[in-house]
Amino acid sequence: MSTSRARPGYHHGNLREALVEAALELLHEGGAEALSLRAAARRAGVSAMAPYRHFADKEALLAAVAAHGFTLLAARLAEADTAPDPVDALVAQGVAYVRFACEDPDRFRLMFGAAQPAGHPDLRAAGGTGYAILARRVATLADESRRDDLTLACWSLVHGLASLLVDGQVPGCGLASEAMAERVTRLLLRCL
Amino acid sequence: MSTSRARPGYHHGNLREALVEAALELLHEGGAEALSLRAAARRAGVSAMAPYRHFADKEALLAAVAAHGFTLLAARLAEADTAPDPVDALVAQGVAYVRFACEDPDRFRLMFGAAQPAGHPDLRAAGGTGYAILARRVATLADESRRDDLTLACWSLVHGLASLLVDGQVPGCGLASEAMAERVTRLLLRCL
DNA sequence: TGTACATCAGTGAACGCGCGTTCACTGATGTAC
DNA sequence: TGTACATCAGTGAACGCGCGTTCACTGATGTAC
Repeated sequence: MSTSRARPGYHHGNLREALVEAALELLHEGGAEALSLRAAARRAGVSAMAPYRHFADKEALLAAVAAHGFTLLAARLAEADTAPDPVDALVAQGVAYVRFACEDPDRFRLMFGAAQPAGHPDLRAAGGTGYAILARRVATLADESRRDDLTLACWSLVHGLASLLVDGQVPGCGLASEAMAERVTRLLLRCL
Repeated sequence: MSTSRARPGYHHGNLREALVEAALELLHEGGAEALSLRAAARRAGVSAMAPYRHFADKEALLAAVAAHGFTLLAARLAEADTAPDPVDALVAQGVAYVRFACEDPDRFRLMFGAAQPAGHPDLRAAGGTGYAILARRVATLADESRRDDLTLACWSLVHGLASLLVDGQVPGCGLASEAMAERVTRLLLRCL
């Protein structure tokens, strides 16, 4: 069995990953409407039926794409969580969350909208990793009685800002979005 | 010209509203995928072509549905904003916002996801009404230097919570969702 | 008060499209002997 | 070291579907005279 990266023609080698990547590209270029099983197969240079060797149906591919996104998001949060001061670290996580969303709005929408986490365990797991990073940071800031509320509030705050920005509801988008993330997160953390 | 409610057969009388209502029903029953121009026409008891007398294309119908939703949301916020204490009133707005979202997740998603407010002025206007109600309440609580930040934070917070709940990301959904809205909103307002 | 006519609001058949998915298949791969 | 064969991972044609939208049309309405 060769799980190698070789692609000798007939047997692709890593079609599954190639399809997820193709799907992300389609999503980035044309939004959710442009993401079809056939289009992903086309882009991966493979017949329309080939994806069915790796995904039960279209929804399974979407779930894999979403899971990929959640894994990447978790990595970004972990990267951001480095400041010596715990408040700064938490704020940096918030900024990273919003940046991740704005960097590819359609990916962000797919992650939270398309596939329901229940029923896709790996999707749920990938999401849980990011949540854990946030919760761990919050735990260093708030006493136990307020931890859960603060964690939920932080997540809601940055998720809400990211969603509003991504959907064009907040006028001053673009570069200002990270500044907004910083300001509202700091405002919330004044409750400590 | 009869703008009356009569519906004497051939001429429907108020097809436009009927189509918006039909669209909302379809949305509620089967989600965004079930909302097609043809299905809305079918449900309104009219030929597939009739909607084109009232909407330029499918997107125009979606925008009208979204605008309808924003108008309703604004009414709910205004209704909720009655407590004598301004903090209580603001918290009640937050709870109403989350309740509105949970009451019909697909409507909520359509409002923020489907049609971009730019390019649909009435949609933008309907959204602005709700925002104004929130901003007015915040203005009674925060001094001018912090008003904008607090307004954005409030909106982001409840919008984020609503989105996470609606997308099944927060486990304890259902009845607990309004309690969550109350708790996180009160937590944020401790920053005052 | 009656009638001609412009306008409005609907009809219904037809189109082309890309989709998800089925089916039976075939070429490549790796392993047992 | 060589060969038979099960299994794996792809092919390619075909399906039925509902969609958005076009076209030319027709029935109802309201108004000017």
